[in-house]
Amino acid sequence: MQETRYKNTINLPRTNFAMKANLPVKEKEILKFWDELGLYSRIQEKNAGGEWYLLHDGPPYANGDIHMGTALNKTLKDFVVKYKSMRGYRCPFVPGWDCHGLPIEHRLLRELHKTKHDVEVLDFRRKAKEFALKWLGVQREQFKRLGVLGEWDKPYVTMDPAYEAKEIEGFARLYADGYIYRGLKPVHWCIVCETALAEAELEYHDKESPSIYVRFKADERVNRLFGVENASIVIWTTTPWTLPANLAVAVHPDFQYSAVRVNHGQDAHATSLVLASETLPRLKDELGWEDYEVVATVNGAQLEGMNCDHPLADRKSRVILADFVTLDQGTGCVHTAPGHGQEDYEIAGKYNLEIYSPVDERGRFTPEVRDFAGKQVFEANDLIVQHLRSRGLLLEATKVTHSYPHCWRCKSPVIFRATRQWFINVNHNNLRRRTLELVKQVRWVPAFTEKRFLATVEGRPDWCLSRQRLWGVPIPVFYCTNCHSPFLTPEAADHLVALVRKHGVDIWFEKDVKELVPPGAKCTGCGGGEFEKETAILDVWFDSGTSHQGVLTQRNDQKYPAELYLEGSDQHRGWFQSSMLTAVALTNSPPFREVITTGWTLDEQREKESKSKGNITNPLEIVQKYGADVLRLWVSSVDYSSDMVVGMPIFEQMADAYRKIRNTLRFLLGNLYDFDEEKDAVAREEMPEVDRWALSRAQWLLDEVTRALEDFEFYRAYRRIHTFCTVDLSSFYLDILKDRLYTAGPSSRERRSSQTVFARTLRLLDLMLAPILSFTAEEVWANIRRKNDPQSVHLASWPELDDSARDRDLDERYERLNRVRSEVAKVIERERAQGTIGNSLEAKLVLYCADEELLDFLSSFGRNLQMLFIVSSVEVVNLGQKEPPAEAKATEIEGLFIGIGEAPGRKCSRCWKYSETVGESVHHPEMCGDCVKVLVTYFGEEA
RNA sequence: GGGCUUAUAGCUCAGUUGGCAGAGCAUUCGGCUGAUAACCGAAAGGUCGGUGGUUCGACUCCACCUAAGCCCA
Repeated sequence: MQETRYKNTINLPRTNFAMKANLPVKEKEILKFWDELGLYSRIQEKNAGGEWYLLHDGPPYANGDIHMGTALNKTLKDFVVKYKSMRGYRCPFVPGWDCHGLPIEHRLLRELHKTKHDVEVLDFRRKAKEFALKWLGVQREQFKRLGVLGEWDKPYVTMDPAYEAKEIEGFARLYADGYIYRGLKPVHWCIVCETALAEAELEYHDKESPSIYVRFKADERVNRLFGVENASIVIWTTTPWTLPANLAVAVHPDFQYSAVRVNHGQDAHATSLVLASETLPRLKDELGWEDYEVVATVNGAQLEGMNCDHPLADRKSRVILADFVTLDQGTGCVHTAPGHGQEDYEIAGKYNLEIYSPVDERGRFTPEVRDFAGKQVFEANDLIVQHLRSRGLLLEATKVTHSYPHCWRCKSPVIFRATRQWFINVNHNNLRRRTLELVKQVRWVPAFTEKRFLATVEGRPDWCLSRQRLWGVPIPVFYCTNCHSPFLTPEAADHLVALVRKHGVDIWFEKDVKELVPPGAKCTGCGGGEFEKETAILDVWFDSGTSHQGVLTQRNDQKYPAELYLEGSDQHRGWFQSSMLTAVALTNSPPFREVITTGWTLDEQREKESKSKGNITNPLEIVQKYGADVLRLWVSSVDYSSDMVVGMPIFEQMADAYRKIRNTLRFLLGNLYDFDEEKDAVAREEMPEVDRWALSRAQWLLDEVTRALEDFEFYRAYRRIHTFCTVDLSSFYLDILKDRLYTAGPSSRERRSSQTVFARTLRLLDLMLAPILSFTAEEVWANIRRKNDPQSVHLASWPELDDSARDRDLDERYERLNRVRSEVAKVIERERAQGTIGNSLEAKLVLYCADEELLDFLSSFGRNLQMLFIVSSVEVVNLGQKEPPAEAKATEIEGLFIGIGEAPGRKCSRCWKYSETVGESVHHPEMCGDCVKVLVTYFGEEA
């Protein structure tokens, strides 16, 4: 009967902050709130006078939905931007999109069932633009849904006229400064479609090819080196048709090479065959040698610069050194045709070999090729083999089935064929060396990525800028129709840039060349006045790689250089490098001060996500099911510097972690319903010790979280916050405080003190969580906002560290207490297992101390020990030299024995503690003395 | 095949200059029913990817191997 009356004197938590977050719905309301508030603009206004901290967005490709990688990337950027914004930095975030290029071109051609030859260029480009715009719009909404703040209404787009104009201007400056040249380079070429093919346009299928061993007669110097007569160098190839273009034979400088004399068969005694010594055991079987002898062995390096006779033509083939030579296949002597192979091409530069490719666009040998002119290369294979055999140069001819690139469209095998392409010379003006120097001025996170970036710059070939495609920015070069020399004077460039800025780059395709060159332009070579346009377009990496010019130097809300670039590890060869090279060439400075590299998302077997495996985790699905804050929490929880595992169980776990944090916030909030910090706050000096401890812990937390965010190590911040919520708050501080909050007088100093701690801790937590749990933090903010606070938590300032609240001694004191608490819990648990007690308040503890220091330590907590252990009675006993009583349990703590028994007295029906004072009050016979006092003081009851 | 990187409990992460493998979550069992689709406790869970070496002693240093990832070939 008294139950309900007493119940009314208990101060239970009250809040509208729901336990069940319902984020998928709630977040959309918050997005609307931000939109109506103009949150992004307000943040920019707030920080307009602040120091710059510019994060430059690497543009995702505008096709398809966002995926885990792009979601992770933008979320990490959002953490940085929100945190820096709270610290008062001026850090506008301008998202970008990469719009040109092959993937879109492919998709469209496939949809149209056409090839690049039979579409009308302008019409096709219009369609491509629409396609890119459509996906740009889709991705924009998806990124916004993640809670990413930015200049979404004015992103940078690589197909904007102003952007294209700056890109062309950049090309023209590089051209004028001599970085750009036109040269021959082998590319994948389809002889049916008559076009170059990009890597993405290839399909690999098994193909049967000839496998032949051919000997090249070596010169006298080789004979002398081995001390033999008639030495021949043996090569192996599966493309006999490339032999007419052979210019060299490559050997490895570190391998051993032997001259071998075979004593039987057609070659008996006729010649000494040179091949890598280690290949001999394998080759003697393949070539059927039974009786042979090794005549001499030399180092590969010694062969450099010697010559052989070309097996089909009247010229020499040089012996060169190359590290790419391997021993697992062939002879260790590699047939080299710079016009028909990637490695061959690369090594050709070093030895000044011609990029010789006597094959036309239909795959037929050109007239200069003796005996085979006009023959299609695959058909010529047999002919060439016969020829070699008749000249006695063929050692072996079989067939081999191997994986071989085919045209994705017509399914026919492709060839490597050298064509004229535009390049950036990475060694011009010491570009490579200057880049390597400037790389050192950049802070690379994690540190090892600097080494990696350096290696890619050191090893990279010249940058091939041209693509024979439709959807991109044209290479802005004209050719004189008379002397065919390229034409791009600074005046012509300025003229063109102005046109593009005004009309967009489509003007290149729309207008006649006469309207694109300045009036009266004359060829610098022959003085001719007639020109034609280059038809190739620029590599899309040149588009995005010049964003530091097209964006950073152009917009009022940007500046050069950026403080930070943050992308996946594939960008070491991609955007980081294209940006760095162009920036060094154009401005002699890095476009970024710091570069953060992230790993990739993998499935739960740590394997790459792929459509065919069906192991893809879709971020949009996570957002729909759990909410963006759960996705964001996951992003914060992982060490992004290495690869990250994703999968539904992981998000399930993140949802649990989210709920824990949310419930902690909710509990703090629920106990503040009758608290006004201005009127009710208790000064720290007047607080109970444990409250001061809690304030101290909160400051340590702030310190560590701040440092973690300064270092962009969000997972450290996440772990600290989560552990604080679970260990410091939920299982200790909040648990022991329940009694005080609920049963003390509503406006008593003890209760006000704990509420003061709650209010400060909640505010601190909310601000710290704002960059990560952006939505939930906003929801909390709406509940705790004071009169002078901004409308959004994202407009608030990062909390200042209050060093005076930190108390190392208190921290250690309670750490020690908690070790005792843990022992107490074990004792109680043992008792529980025997069924003697249920609720810990039913217990009375006796702490026997055999150690005086421990005795003093525990005694110093006085009556508070009951509260700290959540039991009804604690007695601290000096054991001295005596043995502990039989019922006392030994503990992990030296000198501490714990006895447990039933608490004396009866259970107070109000505070549930057992007390001998229950029954003393006439009016409240079921209540303890403490509760009676509260009722008398705060609720006007009689004693 | 080459360069770089990763590997500690089911999951996310700690582990200082070598010195008895840790935390949180999840799991199991239990308590509470005044944070209740919550809260508290206890227990169980590891040959530190593998092999070899240096050392009195190795998760830590060295070599090799395996698996995976990015980039290149």
